[in-house]
Amino acid sequence: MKIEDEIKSTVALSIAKKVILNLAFTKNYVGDKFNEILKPFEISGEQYNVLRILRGQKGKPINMQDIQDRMVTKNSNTTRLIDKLLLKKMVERNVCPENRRKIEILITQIGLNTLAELDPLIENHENGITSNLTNTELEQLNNLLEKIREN
Amino acid sequence: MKIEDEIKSTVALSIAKKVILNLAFTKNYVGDKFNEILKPFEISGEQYNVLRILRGQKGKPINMQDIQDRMVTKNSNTTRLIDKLLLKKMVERNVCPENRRKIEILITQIGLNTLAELDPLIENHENGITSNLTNTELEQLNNLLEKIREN
DNA sequence: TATATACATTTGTACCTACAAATTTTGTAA
DNA sequence: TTACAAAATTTGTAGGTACAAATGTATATA
Repeated sequence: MKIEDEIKSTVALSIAKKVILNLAFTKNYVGDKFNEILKPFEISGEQYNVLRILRGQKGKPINMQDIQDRMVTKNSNTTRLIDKLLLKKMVERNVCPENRRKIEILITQIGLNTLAELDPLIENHENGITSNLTNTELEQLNNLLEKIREN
Repeated sequence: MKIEDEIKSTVALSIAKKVILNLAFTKNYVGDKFNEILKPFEISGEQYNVLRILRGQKGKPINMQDIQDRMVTKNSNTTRLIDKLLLKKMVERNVCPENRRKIEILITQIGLNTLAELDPLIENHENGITSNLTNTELEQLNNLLEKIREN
């Protein structure tokens, strides 16, 4: 659906405005489908992202700030996201012995199992949602998106 | 910056995953700059969107549901957004006399003045943020984003 | 008319983001 | 050593989103 129809605009929009609106619409479109998958597992999108980061550590603990740096949303509140994951026993939290200001986070077996269950569903979602585009188009889209952030 | 570097990924990502991550990153990037502009005016991005919709009505009132339909975020809570705008006297709210279930919203002069002040700043932002891309690339990006939502 | 049903909006709750201030721990300089 | 500044995290507060339930109004139908 064209972006003018999505917002029921009566006037013509500049191409800059269209791209920016389309970016938001498409991101929401993708995000909504993503949340549908996570819903039965009772974790949010950002909680999932944190779990992914923790799994990527392969057993090595990671502190709050380093988690924050790797997140999609930079101002997300890692403390409170971790709190939610702790309640579900999906992560473990320990004070770093070398520097007691730091907190070290580890993913638990429960967290790993949840991700393992999700893996095929997420991959399916990712492939499905991009299936309208050829590989060349996906590469193109990827480059154009990265180019916008080059400032 | 490449998306793998943004999230400091150590493993290669599928092109589908990269596109989806890039979509979120780029949307946040654009949105953050947008919020910086709005900040001195003490209105949020969604409040701005509502004001834009109301101005587009050119004096014709619009009800809650129709506002909702035109918003970027479909599950946003229009009642509470309008409440905030009412406090700033940027909108007016009246029960529809023909159908008392409906609520009619109008933008006030204060709302219009705020938008008029913002117009050049927003346009500047939109043109600046897309200035890395040629017009052809912007059209391409626009088409690719719309194509993803074709399902 | 009474009652059920649909419609339009509001309210409640849980989670998330943005940003500033507070807290705890560490490092450093007089 | 004491005082001060920096670092790492937590807490507080004001928006927002997502979704379900509640409220009030209109409409249909027996």
